[in-house]
Amino acid sequence: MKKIFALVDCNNFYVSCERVFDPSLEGEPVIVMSNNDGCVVSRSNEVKALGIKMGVAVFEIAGQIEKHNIETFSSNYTLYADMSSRVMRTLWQFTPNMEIYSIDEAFLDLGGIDVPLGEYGRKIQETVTKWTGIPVTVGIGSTKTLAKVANYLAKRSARAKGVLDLTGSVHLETALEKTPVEKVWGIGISSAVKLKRAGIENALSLSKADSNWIRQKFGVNGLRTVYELKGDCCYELDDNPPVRKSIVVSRMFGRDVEVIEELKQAVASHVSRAGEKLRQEKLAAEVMTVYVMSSRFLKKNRYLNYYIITFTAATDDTRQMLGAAMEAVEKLYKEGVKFKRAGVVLNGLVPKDKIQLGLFGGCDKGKSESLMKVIDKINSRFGGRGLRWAAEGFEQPWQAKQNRLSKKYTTQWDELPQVR
DNA sequence: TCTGGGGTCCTAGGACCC
DNA sequence: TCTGGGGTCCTAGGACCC
Repeated sequence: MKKIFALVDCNNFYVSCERVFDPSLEGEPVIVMSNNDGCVVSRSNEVKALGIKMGVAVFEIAGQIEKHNIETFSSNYTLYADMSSRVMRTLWQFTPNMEIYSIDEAFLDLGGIDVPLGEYGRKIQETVTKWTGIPVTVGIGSTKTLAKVANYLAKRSARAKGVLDLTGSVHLETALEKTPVEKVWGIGISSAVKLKRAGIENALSLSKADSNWIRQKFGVNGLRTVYELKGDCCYELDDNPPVRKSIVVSRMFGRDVEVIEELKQAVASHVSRAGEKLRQEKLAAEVMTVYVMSSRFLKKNRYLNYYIITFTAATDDTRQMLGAAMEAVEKLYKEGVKFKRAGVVLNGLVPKDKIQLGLFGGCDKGKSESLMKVIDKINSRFGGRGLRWAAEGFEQPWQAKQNRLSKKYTTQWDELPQVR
């Protein structure tokens, strides 16, 4: 049977989430900022029309924000994650096989659907918007890469109104021709530069490029992209994503950190968060890397240092990770450095129930487990950081900026939206 | 003054071995 | 006049994604 993929993508997802709970933002220019209120990570169409690019620093567009009265929001990840799961739950109505590809995108297997695909796509679009308030675009193609192309064009075509089916379409070549090569899934900035230098400007000419040359210049993934554009499926729907390989918690500081006590607090709170994620997914880590760095924009005296800890047995015990991390900071700290970021990476992740016991220790396993369980339960019940480790500090003056944070409308009893 | 966070995979090159 | 070759494993860095 011929394969059919739909890519459903939420429009301006973070901005759309904010609009659901504040409809007065409809039609107004809105941006959502990254952590530390640093960069633009989501823009409404009105903001895109002003020529404000994805990822620019907020301070660089301060003038435009003022001039055009742009509403700004800090990232409210709790809200977005909850809205995402509502969207995904809705999408499950339309297919037995779905791959949740990111917080705002999913690939749906539409093989075997016996109504016209365009109509079906429209139905998906209308239902998601009606049930969740989030507007979405649906692109349909015979490979994932072509579904992406369809989605890209559906967003830009007035006639498509957010739904485009390219399967068996006589317009496929025209569609590929209208797609700039840098918009093709898998072609990033550096490949795009190389391709254009070779005269390949759009998806159509990429699909006709010489395989040997592509393989040599862009590796196996480049070749797969070309095949996919031709309609040869290289990427299957992955509806059972593999267990992840790493957990990263890293943040910039709201201001420079120069004393070791504050650096330790920041690392401790990252470790604490990483431990929560670990236990949430029923994993344990064999290796932990702690790193600290100055601003990466410094011209000189840039500083980056990391320290790798290998545990004698995989662990999910925050206390054990904290102890090791605090020693690491002692080794990484350097007087006179203006630290701007710290991070914790967990690797060697194994399912919790398959931990290889170390030769030493491990005798209070039961105690550790119940302690972690209680802490996680209290924190999830009261929405966040009700219980903190002493090492995380109390004032936390280094915390990232979040000056424009909206409420946790859907996950926090005392922040529910009110109807008057 | 101010510049995100969290992932995956591939490749090239060095170390080492026979 | 002369330089081996090929395999494996590891790691750092690059590229890409959202």
